[in-house]
Amino acid sequence: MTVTSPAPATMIDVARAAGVSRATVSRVFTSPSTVAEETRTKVMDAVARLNYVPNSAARSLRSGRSSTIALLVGDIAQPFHSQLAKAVAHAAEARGYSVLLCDLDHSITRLERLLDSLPLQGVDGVILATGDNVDTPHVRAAIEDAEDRGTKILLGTPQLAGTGTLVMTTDYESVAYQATKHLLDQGRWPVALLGGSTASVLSPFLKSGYLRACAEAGHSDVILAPTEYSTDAARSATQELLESSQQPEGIVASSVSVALGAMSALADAGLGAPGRIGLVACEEVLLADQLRPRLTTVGTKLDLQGAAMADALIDAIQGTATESQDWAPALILRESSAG
Amino acid sequence: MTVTSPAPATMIDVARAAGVSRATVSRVFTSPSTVAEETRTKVMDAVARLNYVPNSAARSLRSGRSSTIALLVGDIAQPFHSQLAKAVAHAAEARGYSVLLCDLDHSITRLERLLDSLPLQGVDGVILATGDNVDTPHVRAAIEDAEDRGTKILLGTPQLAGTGTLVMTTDYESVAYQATKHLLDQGRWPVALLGGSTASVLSPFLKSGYLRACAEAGHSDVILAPTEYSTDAARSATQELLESSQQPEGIVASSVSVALGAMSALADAGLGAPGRIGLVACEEVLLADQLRPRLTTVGTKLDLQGAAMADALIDAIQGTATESQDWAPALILRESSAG
DNA sequence: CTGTTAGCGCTTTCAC
DNA sequence: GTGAAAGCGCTAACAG
Repeated sequence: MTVTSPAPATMIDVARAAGVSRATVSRVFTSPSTVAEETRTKVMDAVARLNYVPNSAARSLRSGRSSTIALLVGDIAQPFHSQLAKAVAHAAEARGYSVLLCDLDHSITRLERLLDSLPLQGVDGVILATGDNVDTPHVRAAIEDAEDRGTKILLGTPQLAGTGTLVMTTDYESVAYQATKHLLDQGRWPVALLGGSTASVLSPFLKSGYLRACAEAGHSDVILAPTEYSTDAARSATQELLESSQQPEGIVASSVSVALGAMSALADAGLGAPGRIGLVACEEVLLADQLRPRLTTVGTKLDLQGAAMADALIDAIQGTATESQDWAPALILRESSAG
Repeated sequence: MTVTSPAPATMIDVARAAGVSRATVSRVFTSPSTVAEETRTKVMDAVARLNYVPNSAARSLRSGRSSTIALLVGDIAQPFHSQLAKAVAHAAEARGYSVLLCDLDHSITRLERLLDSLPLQGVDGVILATGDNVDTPHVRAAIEDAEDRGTKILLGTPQLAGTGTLVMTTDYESVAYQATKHLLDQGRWPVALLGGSTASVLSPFLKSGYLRACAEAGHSDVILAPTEYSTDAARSATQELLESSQQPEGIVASSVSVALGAMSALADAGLGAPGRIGLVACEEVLLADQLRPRLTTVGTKLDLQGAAMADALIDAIQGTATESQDWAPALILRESSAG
């Protein structure tokens, strides 16, 4: 049976128990190396005995830092974002930081609200990861404001850059170029670009990479099939493509959702098996390897990218510099584009 | 060009600008109704003018509450967990709470570390959502410890219950029962249960639901095909099933990952089209509707469940009571088990 | 290497 | 309905 839970031990309790001053206890936690081995042990013992754990609110208030970053994602329910979140969370944890999860749900209004509201002041840094176009005056102002307050901001897309923000973005032009070239190199033609809406800041890059690859191969009669980034829209668009006069031999899907739509349409048309029509998605997620046919992709390794983002942000916060592994986008060949 | 960023306004600045005391400013934020309309307006004006935003660290230190909860998930890269996280984040936000994301990555060690470390003291509550068996003495102790400190804990699975923890768990026995019965009602037999490992605390419930449905239908020659919860393992297991003497006419997949493996194997065997072998997954995620064939599932509406969890936890923290919508698991009929 | 001394910015009785 | 005062638990100079 539970009894009066003893009020959690504070630093003063530990100091008393260890026969030292509060300052020393504090040092044991903030810069252990400046404390004599012996003293440190005494303190650690007391800490363990009293089950002491430093109060983070007090610590933040005093130090002005919270060891917390906010991760704003376009849609955490999407595999791309959840895998990125995972990597960010792990990297942050490794450096002693916590991650506040904020889901934008593709809404600018939500972003504006979040940016204005509480989180920002209790957070040392922010990662903004969304492909949606969210460049509004309100957002820009909020970001500058946050930076004036000393909050570091890392942008995951080319938009909104300028101020003092850090930017770490994938080269989507190259992604689409690689994807398209891969199909062209197999001798496939026509190859269509599926997906791409004005709501996305990435679409123009994908389009231009696609066009560059086509141009290099000497093809001018390109097929652009813009659609929302939804599976259903992509399915319909693919159906139309298949029924049109220019039967494609290859499809570059802007995202995995879009690729799923294409796969459905292909399956419905009895073209599900790989070989006949090559399919590549411009995004690498775990799911790609769980489908049948397994989906060829061009994309970044999200665990590396997420870690790089977290590290870069934390470096900016701490004024440190960490090496990050290369996470440039690359082709991952699977069944959906098998020769 | 940016100049010396003025130190962020504090409550004292606002008080001065509005010609009131700090206490009044504080009240405007914590219990607006106790402040005269007129005074409140004056204060709000000053707040807007000075761009004031309360310092959360100071507030937490003084009040003892942080308006933050931690969400511990087995694997945020999994659609189930990321959809749940999304719902939790939204519901929490609606009630003025922030969500700290902690990914367990299926590791007990990580859980133990997280439970011990920093987060816990800066957090008003914790949601533990993992199907992995994480019942160790260390974990139990850490949970009790956290509760002694006043942190509310909500468990998403039957494990670890006991103490003062809240428990909000899905009835997986019923899930598997419904899934199995659905296939049996179509006259299919044999129906196999695919997936189920000892690492999961849910497996036994699924198994027992499956067995109950079989028993009710008078079948005793059940087919249990336990495998890890991985797509590859499920694919192999399904292949074996198809090659065995007891060719199944239906498969109950323990999870969507497992179902993906089954779908691959079926596709490879030329049985991809629905009709021949019915497939149902014991988990409802968005992905189910993006596949071909669309995947029939039995599961909870994750947005409702996540909201219910967040609300229940926050209710426990605040001593309030909120209505939550019903999120009992139900069959969602799609193509993969089409008659 | 360790102790002393000031607060960080806010909430919260308690009076008025 | 509003103000005055007293810290919450910790860190960061500054001495010694």
